[in-house]
Amino acid sequence: MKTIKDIAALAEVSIGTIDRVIHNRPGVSKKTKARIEKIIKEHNFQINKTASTLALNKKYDIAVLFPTIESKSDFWFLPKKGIEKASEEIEIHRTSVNYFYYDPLDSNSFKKAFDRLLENSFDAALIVPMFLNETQERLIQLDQRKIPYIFINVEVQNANNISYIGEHSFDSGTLAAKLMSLLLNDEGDILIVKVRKDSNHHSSIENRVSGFKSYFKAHNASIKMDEIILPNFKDPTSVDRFISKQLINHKIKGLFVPSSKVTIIANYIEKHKLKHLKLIGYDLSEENATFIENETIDFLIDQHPFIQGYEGTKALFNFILNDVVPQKNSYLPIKLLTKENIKYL
Amino acid sequence: MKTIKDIAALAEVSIGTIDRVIHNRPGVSKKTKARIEKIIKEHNFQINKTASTLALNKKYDIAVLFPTIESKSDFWFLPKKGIEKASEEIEIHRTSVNYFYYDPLDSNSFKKAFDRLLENSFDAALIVPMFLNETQERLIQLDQRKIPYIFINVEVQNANNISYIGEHSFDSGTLAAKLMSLLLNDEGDILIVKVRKDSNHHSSIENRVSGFKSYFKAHNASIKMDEIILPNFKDPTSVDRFISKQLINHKIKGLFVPSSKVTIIANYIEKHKLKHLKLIGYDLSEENATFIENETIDFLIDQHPFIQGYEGTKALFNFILNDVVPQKNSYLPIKLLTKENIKYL
DNA sequence: TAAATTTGCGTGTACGCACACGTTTTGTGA
DNA sequence: TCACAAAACGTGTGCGTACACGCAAATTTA
Repeated sequence: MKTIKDIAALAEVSIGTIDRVIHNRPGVSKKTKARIEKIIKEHNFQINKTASTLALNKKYDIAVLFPTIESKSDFWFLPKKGIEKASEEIEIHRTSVNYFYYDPLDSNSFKKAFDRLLENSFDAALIVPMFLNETQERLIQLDQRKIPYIFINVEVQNANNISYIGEHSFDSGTLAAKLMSLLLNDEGDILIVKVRKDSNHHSSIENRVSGFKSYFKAHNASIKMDEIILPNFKDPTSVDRFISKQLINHKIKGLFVPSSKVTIIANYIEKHKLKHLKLIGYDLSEENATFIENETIDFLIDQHPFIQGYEGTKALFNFILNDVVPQKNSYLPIKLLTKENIKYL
Repeated sequence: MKTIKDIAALAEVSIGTIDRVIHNRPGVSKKTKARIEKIIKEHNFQINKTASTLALNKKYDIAVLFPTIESKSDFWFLPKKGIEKASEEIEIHRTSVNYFYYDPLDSNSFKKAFDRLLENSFDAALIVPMFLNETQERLIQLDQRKIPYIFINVEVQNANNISYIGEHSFDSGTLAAKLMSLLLNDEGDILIVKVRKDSNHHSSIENRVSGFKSYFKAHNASIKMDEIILPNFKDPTSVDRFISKQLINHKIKGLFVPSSKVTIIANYIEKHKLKHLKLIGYDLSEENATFIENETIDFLIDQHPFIQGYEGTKALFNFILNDVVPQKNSYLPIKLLTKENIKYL
């Protein structure tokens, strides 16, 4: 591999001139510039990135806007781990990662965290944009400051993010429906259980439900489907009573929970010994894993949480340091978890 | 982040001494060594990898032992792409990748390629060990030369590879069985179609079959299963006649093909308009994709071919350049392809 | 035509580390 | 106490690039 010095010798100029040509800086006559560019092409010279970064000796900062994590079973635990892994890898390249946390249930907390983030100086941002309006208002500042940003897990339409990394919610719902259809062998009613009424934020759950319904609309329009919202999901007794009331309809054979809160339903099923009911939900947690293993939950759809954090961080790093432009929409493949494959994380 | 110079100042010695301590070279008194190590820990100093590699100015070579590729629809096309992607990324770090090709059906060709590889000098090796005995005989040399190596796609037991990246064949067979069981709703016979008699090599196919059978043994021992080997699978007419003979048994409702050659069966089914037959196979190719989309094939199990190549190469790179030790067994998650999710590669 | 600019290019230093080599300090034996 | 070797430590140069600075030649201006 040739170095700048080699090229300089070949072109019979100094390395300074080569440097100017490479970086398109002024101070070189058209003639010599053309000559040098030709030589560069011929020898397909590439600058040594190692030496380059050393000479630049810049330090980079990546700001991360992220939900607080309460325990290991929290959904956000794994994306965080992914960010940390990437963070370790890029640390030796003088790149640091700074977190700004918010309560994922509180839009005010989100706003405050975002504003705190904006007060700082950084070179790129990784964002979980749980609240759409609040996000969009603040993206303007990032755009003005020409700071690149990537969304993970939640998609924002019409934004200038360099990438989105996460699932395609609608289509994951469709797959869930296909599996449910197989499980039920096209007999029995279906109950869709949501955990709280979704505001405009976090509409991926609504997308999952839409995908689920659309499959049956196309393949089996006659099947009956109910959709409920658990009031006060944190109170076990009220949850218990509420679900029991719903299941008075003895035709219900399948349940679809479009979120990680499938745990609640699985607990209910186990307690009341209703294992004949088919259950599909989302996301791997320790609790969910045991339910998969004893087949209380039939399928879990996994969002690749770790990869979201890892790839998001790495993509930003590669963008600011190596000028690698990522794909705009990186929809992760839909991963199915069952008793058989759950061992492989 | 502190530099060697900073540490030297703190310890009131020269950078030379710090350098000796860091690399555990002789020439430093026990006392000062201890003092310096303490300071290094306190300030949790890490050497700047960029400067280090620049100073070392080493070039690295990764040797790849790989099957020849005949067309884009070849299974090995994507793993190769993965290697190439990784190769591009690490090229600017003065690391090159050299291929040694062999015919995946010919053990002699494998031996020759491996021997050619061993004649060269290189720093790490990525190996698709299609032939087990021939591999094991030659690993000794790599071990002696202390060259790290990684297997992809095919696992070798009791070897000193730093990692294996690929599927867990047995368990992928189990998942296939679970899906088949759902598709058939536990009615009808099953036909397992292999494409050639497997010698000891490439036993992942045998593992898939074992996994498949073991599921039914545990869940539905009464189901009937036949296992056939297509003679001369490259001749369409003889294949056609052979399969027709098998399907005289009208109870057969499901077919399992434990390899990418599921295409052959899909073609048959389409030609003879037997779409009611359930079909599960392996690996995504252009042809298979169309069969998934028109639902001739119900499920494909994907081996993450691209990732195998990409991660294998990257892991070697990180091992030799950044001292990152990979997981010994990196079983990739089992990915299911259906009409619904095939868009996301 | 001399002076004032502008253009075109070369030089030197810094980035942080690795390592060969040179210099100083310490310890040992006579 | 001195000589002398071995141990302990310091210095200098190079890795390939970036960039500020400076100088000479070419061009413009008076």
